[in-house]
Amino acid sequence: MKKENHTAEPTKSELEILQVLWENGPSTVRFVNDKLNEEKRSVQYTSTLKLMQIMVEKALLNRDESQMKHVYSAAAEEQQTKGALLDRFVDTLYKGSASSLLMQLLGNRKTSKKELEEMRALLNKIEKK
Amino acid sequence: MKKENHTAEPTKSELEILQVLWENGPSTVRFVNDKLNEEKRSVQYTSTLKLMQIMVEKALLNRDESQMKHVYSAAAEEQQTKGALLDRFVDTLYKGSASSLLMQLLGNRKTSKKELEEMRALLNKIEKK
DNA sequence: TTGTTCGTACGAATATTTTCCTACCTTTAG
DNA sequence: CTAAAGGTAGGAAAATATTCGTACGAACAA
Repeated sequence: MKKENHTAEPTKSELEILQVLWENGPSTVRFVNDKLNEEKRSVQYTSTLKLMQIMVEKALLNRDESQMKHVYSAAAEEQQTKGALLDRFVDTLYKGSASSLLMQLLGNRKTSKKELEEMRALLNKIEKK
Repeated sequence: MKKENHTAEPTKSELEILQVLWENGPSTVRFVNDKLNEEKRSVQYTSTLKLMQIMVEKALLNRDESQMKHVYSAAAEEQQTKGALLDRFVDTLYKGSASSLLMQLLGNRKTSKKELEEMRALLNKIEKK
């Protein structure tokens, strides 16, 4: 039997669905599917439906069946889920070192002055606490 | 036919192999397999062999066949590959905003004073340029 | 009432990733 | 020379992730 791990990680496609739900709140399959087709990739309605059903089984989504058009919502907060993904990412690639990751990030892409200031402000805020 | 995309992204398992090679330099399958079993997970020799062969096809690895024990090495630099992964990560989850990612990172885990200082130094260095 | 539209359920086909079995060759210890 | 150890190649199986066809019920317009 498959364990219903509370840390079940969303797959790539599942993440796309989660993002639609985080951004737009509880939604029907129709709505999510339309968004995916608009913003991401071409996919059949029943494919999206199926995936969202699976995600309910995995407890990634909640489903309100009180209406004929079921309404789905993300089971976990955006911050929490993304945070877990980020943690795993930094652990895997940067041995858990936030500064290593930041160094890579700053070196890689041209970061705007505004972004840099925001980051500096963040550091200040944290360090004061 | 499958395109040999120069941006072919390593899968999870492939990434583990790359990490061994980045850390230890060009190595035989035997060496990589031993490392994986020590540090990661139990896996048969031929499984690692097969995966590394596939990675050569995908141009993720180079292979020196001049000896009977072939010697494999990562085709791309660690920084470059990780950078590409990081870019995709921040684009996907944080709409490309480095400061959003940093905010999450700082909020998520208790970051040491040392790390914070390193990050501040990084920002200074970048901003001076 | 009837047929068209829109919804869910579910099995199965595909695609991808991962694992390992088998065959066979080379090296080496005895 | 022979057997054991250790190497590569390649196909197939297994596990996972993704897509979609088909069946069928409910809502609704004509």
